[in-house]
Amino acid sequence: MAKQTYDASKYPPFAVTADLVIFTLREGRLCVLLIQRGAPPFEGKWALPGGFTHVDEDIEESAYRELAEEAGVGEGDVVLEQLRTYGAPDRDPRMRVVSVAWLALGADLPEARAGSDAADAKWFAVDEALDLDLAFDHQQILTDGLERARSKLEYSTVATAFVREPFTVGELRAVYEAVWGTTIDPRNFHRKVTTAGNFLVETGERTARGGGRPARLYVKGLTSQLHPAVLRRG
Amino acid sequence: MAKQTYDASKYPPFAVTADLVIFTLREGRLCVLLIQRGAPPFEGKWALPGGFTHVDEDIEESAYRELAEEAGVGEGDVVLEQLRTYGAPDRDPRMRVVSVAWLALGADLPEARAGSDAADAKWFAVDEALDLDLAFDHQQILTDGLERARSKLEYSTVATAFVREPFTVGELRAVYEAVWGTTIDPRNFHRKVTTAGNFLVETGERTARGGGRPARLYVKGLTSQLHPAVLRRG
DNA sequence: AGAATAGTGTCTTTCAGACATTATGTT
DNA sequence: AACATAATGTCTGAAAGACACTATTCT
Repeated sequence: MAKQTYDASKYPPFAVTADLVIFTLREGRLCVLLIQRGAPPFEGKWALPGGFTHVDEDIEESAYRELAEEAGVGEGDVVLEQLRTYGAPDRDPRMRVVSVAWLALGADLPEARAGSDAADAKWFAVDEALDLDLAFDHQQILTDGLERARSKLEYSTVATAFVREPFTVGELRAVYEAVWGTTIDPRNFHRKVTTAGNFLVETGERTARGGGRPARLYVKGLTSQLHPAVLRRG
Repeated sequence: MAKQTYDASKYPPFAVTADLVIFTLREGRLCVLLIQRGAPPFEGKWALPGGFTHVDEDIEESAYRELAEEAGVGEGDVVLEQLRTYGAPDRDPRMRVVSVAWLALGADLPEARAGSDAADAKWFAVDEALDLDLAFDHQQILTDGLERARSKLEYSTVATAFVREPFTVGELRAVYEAVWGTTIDPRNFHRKVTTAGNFLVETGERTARGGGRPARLYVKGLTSQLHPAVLRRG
């Protein structure tokens, strides 16, 4: 077949989708955006937001487009990273679909509103979402996204994606506690994040949100790698 | 469009490929398998092995199939993990192709032989491969695969995928040195890997390959997570 | 004997976890 | 004054890097 004219019809057709695991903090809890399907398959079930990638569109571009369409979230509002691709032959009963899943992390994202194909859209606390019977293989994708987010907090500075600048060390700690589902010693945490290289930059300002002594305010530092890491376990 | 019969033709057709970054050690150097393209596009250029995913095939299954077809490597011979998906609209001049890239790590893999569409197939030392002008976006994929392999050595026990059992601590250290492109203090390395939880299991045997005191032989332990990690940088 | 590699031990520094104490605001 | 949260400090143990030294083979 070498040197022969290329025949695209010989190659099997797939549809490609972008599915989104969008995490944000709402009232101190880690939440994920789910949409209720308004059409078959899985009509009425909750699912991750997402949709078909257009044929002339970069896969990352399609993720940002779905983010805007289904969550009302712009590029500057989140940190987006590719999670993994899911491609079991029977994962969508309609046809052969390969889904590129993305992880999006944002601070205080807007209230959900149902988009085009959705009957409803809602932020769920992640523990509740994991108990739902989600459409397609979205349970697996959500689980993978949660684990990715949890481990990224250890070795990277993405935790700052969950808070608005400027922020306090206490607010940052609340991020770690919500994502990991643990409590953290405030004193050791304070020491670790303020001594880690280029994680936080002091603004010089202070604030008193809530009762106690006013906290220093910080903005994100330059690094995306966290050194030393802030580890979960022992 | 809800409740209406589903029309697959409305969704854009993509081809999906599995591209492979296959690493092994040959003569103490980290090597990657490349094939020389025997047909357009990029005819004559070196590329990562790979091929089209069949429409009835799981994407992971297609990676294993390409591994067998293009490298003569069976499922048991390598550790395979999904790397990332590449989907720029113009990455393949023939048509819209989304490539799911995989990282495969194996011990002492067989000499390469040209497969169906390939003019040639060869193991390249990774530093040489990075200097070639590879087809498609394979330069990027190779770079990403190398970085993934390097960082996985820190936090997981996959280094053992590069050696045959039973192996010595010295052989394992050679893996780290080859993949990281650094030298490591043999004494500190020995202490770290032998005290890390469930990384290595002593067989009780010893061997003397080459001059020097005979080394203890080990097999892989049960863990895939390495604790504490074996870090690259200070 | 000498070379080569394996394996143990020691010292110092860094960092993690536990927890006391002081600082500074609000009610 | 009581309370709450911020920030600093202290102690202990784990682990890293540097490197001396011993062990056991081959040539």
